[in-house]
Amino acid sequence: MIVTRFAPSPTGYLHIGGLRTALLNYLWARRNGGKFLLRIEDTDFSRNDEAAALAIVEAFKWVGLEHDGTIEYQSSRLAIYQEYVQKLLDSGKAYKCYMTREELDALREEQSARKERPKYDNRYRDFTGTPPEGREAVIRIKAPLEGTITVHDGVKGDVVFNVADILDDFIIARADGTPTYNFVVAVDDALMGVTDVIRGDDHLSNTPKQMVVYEALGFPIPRFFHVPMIHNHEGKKLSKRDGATDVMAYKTLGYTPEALLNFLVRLGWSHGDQEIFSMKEMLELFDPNDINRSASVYNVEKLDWLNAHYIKNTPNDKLCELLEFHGVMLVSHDKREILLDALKERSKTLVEMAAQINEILVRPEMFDEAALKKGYKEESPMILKTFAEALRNASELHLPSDYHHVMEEVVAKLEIGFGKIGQPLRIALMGKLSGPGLDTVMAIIGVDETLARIEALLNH
RNA sequence: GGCCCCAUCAUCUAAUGGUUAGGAUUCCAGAUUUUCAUUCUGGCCAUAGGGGUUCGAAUCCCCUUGGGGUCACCA
Repeated sequence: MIVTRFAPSPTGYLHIGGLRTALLNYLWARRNGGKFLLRIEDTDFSRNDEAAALAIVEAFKWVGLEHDGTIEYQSSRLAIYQEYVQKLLDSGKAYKCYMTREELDALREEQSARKERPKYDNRYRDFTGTPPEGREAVIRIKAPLEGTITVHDGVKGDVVFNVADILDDFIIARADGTPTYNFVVAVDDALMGVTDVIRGDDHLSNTPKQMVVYEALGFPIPRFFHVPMIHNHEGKKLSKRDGATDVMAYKTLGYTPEALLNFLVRLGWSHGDQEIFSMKEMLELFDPNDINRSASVYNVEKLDWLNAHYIKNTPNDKLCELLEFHGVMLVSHDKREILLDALKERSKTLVEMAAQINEILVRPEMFDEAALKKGYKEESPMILKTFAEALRNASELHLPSDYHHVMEEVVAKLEIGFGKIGQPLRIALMGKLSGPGLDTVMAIIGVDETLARIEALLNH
């Protein structure tokens, strides 16, 4: 059985990069009928908060991811960690170190002055004497002193680290007894039965340390997949400064979960020439062994394109529901279908769509100056009046085509081009020169409102 | 700085050692649309550089350059 996990630290929201790793873990677990676990890494429990976990679950819910089992909080597993620290102490694989912070700092300074790598000098590694008075000990693990550690990574291949270059007897429990990150990660992953660790490649250099813990405790080492980071346009790790990094912000901005997930899964992974992936397809096709080795840049244009695609292909009922979040209530609108059909083709985001709906539904308060200059000519009032008259005389105006017939009649009668009536009419209806087809707009707002808007322009 | 990772169009990516280096997004042009958008068609744009290996290299090896990550009693 494949067991994966997502293990964020509690920042208060779900980061877009975090969502990607969560998605990949989710896909891989689900594809194999395995489990996808959620763990909150709050060993720095001064700032532990369940609100942070809730924020993550909320974001999961929005995009449709679901974790298995209960959420594990590291802050509530302290007793477990202490137990395993003790095991290592008992077996002689870890030891107490009485060095003070000051001594440590001094040592590091000396070493860097000598241009050596700062590392612990193992002074208490085999200490058997009497501990110095009044000092709280930290617990250090006995790391190998020489040789190499090889991480067999499903993305990067075999990565060989020279122990002398990267390791020392690192601290697994602080002076106050709380365990440190690399220790708890290994313990938790092992205890939770995690078989496949899919995480950002910023963790690659931590992996040898975690492997030291696995080995000391006799735990089987999981499969690792270190996926490349998502970068911003400067080629740096994505951070808060790069605009929307909170997943829920994408909801506010009018993106659909389908578009967001589709976008994220294509960063560093592909399946031939395919661009559009439904959740079902992702579940069938995703394999972490196929992930690219290189970092990718986060570019919004493709997200926009995907989002437009998904909006176009969303059923109107669903669209109607989504639009409510953006302040547009259409449930009871009788021309809803015409309206949504017309606008879903031309919206990149739900926010944009909501705005366009309002532009149609709400009578324009003013007429764009440039538009008037360009499209409202001397003969325009006469044409509009003729058209208004034709509308009043027409009967059974319901569909866009009904209105189109009236426009055709007027154009034929006055022997003018479509543009002569189109431009002023568009200004009357929309207040500007762009927008959906006029026949569609009129069908949506109805004859009375159409006449009222024409009147408003004639009187302005 | 030590260690590790990475390198195909601007961007996301494809290419059993043999393709005219393919697709998508962006951009540009044309068509469609009374307008804008959509849609359709077409176009521009890439194997970082240098050495090898090979009949043949984007692909394998080495070097250079560039970029990123990581080096805590943070996670």
